[in-house]
Amino acid sequence: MNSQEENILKSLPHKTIERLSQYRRALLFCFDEGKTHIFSHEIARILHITPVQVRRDLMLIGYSGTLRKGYNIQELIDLISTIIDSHEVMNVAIVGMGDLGRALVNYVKGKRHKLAIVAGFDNNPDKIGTVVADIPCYSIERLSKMIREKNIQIGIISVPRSYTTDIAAKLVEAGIKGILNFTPKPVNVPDHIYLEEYDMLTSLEKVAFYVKVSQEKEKSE
Amino acid sequence: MNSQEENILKSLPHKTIERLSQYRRALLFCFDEGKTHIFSHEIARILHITPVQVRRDLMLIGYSGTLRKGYNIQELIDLISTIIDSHEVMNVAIVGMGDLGRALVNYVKGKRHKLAIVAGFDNNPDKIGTVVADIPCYSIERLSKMIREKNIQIGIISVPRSYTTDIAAKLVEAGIKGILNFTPKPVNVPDHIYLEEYDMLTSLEKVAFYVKVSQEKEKSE
DNA sequence: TATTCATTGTTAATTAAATAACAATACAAA
DNA sequence: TTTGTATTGTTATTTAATTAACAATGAATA
Ligand SMILES: NC(=O)c1ccc[n+]([C@@H]2O[C@H](COP(=O)([O-])OP(=O)(O)OC[C@H]3O[C@@H](n4cnc5c(N)ncnc54)[C@H](O)[C@@H]3O)[C@@H](O)[C@H]2O)c1
Ligand SMILES: NC(=O)c1ccc[n+]([C@@H]2O[C@H](COP(=O)([O-])OP(=O)(O)OC[C@H]3O[C@@H](n4cnc5c(N)ncnc54)[C@H](O)[C@@H]3O)[C@@H](O)[C@H]2O)c1
Repeated sequence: MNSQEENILKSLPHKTIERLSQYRRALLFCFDEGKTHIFSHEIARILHITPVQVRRDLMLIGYSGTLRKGYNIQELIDLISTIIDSHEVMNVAIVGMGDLGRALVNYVKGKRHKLAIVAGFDNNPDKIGTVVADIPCYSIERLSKMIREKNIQIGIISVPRSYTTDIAAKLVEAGIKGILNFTPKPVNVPDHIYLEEYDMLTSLEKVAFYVKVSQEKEKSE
Repeated sequence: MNSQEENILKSLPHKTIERLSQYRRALLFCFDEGKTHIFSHEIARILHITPVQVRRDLMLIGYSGTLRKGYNIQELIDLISTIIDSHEVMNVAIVGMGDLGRALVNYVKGKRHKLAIVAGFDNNPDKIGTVVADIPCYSIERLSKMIREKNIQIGIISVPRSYTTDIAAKLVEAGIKGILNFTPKPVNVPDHIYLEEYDMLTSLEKVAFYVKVSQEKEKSE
């Protein structure tokens, strides 16, 4: 990849990156259903956004459709993949193989060529040695060694809240490059590590808030 | 609630609503640790945002701290609660009691006074009749009836992808007011229903993308 | 062949969100 | 008492994201 292409990548808005992932997911399903082409307004409708937004994003990544047929699904999937996927497979570990850990492993399994969960870690002897969706679960003791051996670059944290800080520190120490934290305890990591946190309670409370507001509006009308 | 207060609620930026949920979560933990007051820069540090952002959000909801002690944690928790929580308890149902469903039920249980998951639904006879974190799992057949009976206003979807559309339709038909969809299949709902969708693959792909970009930067240096 | 039409691609404008700037304050220390 | 300092609260500015506007296109149709 030359430095011009690199600059395109770095200049893409964060929100566009998120949508590219969503576009690809939607396109893959359309492709499976036998569709070959798709219009911007069709993509927009699936994802609850505007057609202009779709076209603008595709403009940013330099993709052109055809005037009467729209976008070639296969081509667009491939282009998005060259942009958001890494060149080599990116290996992922998940720490905490409880309910959430299992859900994630099962969900991600086989979905993406360039993204592979290759190891789970837990401290519960009942979990250690088990296999979920072909992914072996190792003792947390082996975390650092395995991360280096298997060239794991991303760590997902799904342990109980009280262990979050400790696990994050272990991942950082082991040389991880990115962390996805699903526990309700925010973590602090050095700047060179990309961190993403998500808590479903915030989503749920957001839904509850807007439901409440719309109800109060109704009442007052 | 008078219409002036109502207008404040409606004018709050969406991002502020999300952060209010995060502030409260962080504040609750600080409170549990015995802290009584907190500065804007402390909140900011926990949540990886700027102190100005925190102060601005608190200004929007009309809360004032004191100059030398910062914000009273208890007071702030209470104020945020009056803003984002509903007056009466808001009841929630979760459809699909698999790994993800269980993780969510366990996580939400007892966390919020005004938000209660009161029912799970599934179509698997092995799941029907079971109880997870005190929440009974009912047959999907009874969805509509139970939603009305128990005054359930929010539905969480965590069934396999192929059933998403069907479940969403059932929830809408039963008169649900808000939907939180965790499946990778986006749903369409009428305008008066508040919809929130989240897919962890997008978060993971985002992490992978920024890890890739930072690696390419390193290489080219 | 000329016209209509739906669609794309792109620039311009708008809106939303975040940040900077700074006055006001109140306490601590000199 | 005065000065210095850390912090809040708020307005102004900047940046990011979205939406609007519209020319260009090219296939379908008259
Ligand atoms: N972000 C979200 O949307 C969301 C949703 C649900 C749950 N959660 C959070 O995710 C986490 C996991 O939830 P869950 O329902 O899977 O819990 P769980 O108890 O089912 O699983 C936790 C797992 O972590 C393991 N573990 C505990 N300490 C460990 C350690 N020191 N090292 C390695 N493994 C350890 C346990 O043995 C267990 O297998 C919790 O923090 C929970 O609050 C987040
Ligand atoms: N958004 C995310 O972050 C995320 C993460 C993991 C999984 N997922 C998705 O969440 C969903 C659930 O994942 P999981 O790992 O819990 O799967 P799972 O198979 O463990 O659970 C699905 C449950 O739904 C039940 N079910 C199936 N059809 C049903 C129907 N018609 N009515 C009611 N119940 C029905 C099944 O019996 C099962 O109990 C899947 O769509 C998965 O792709 C999302």
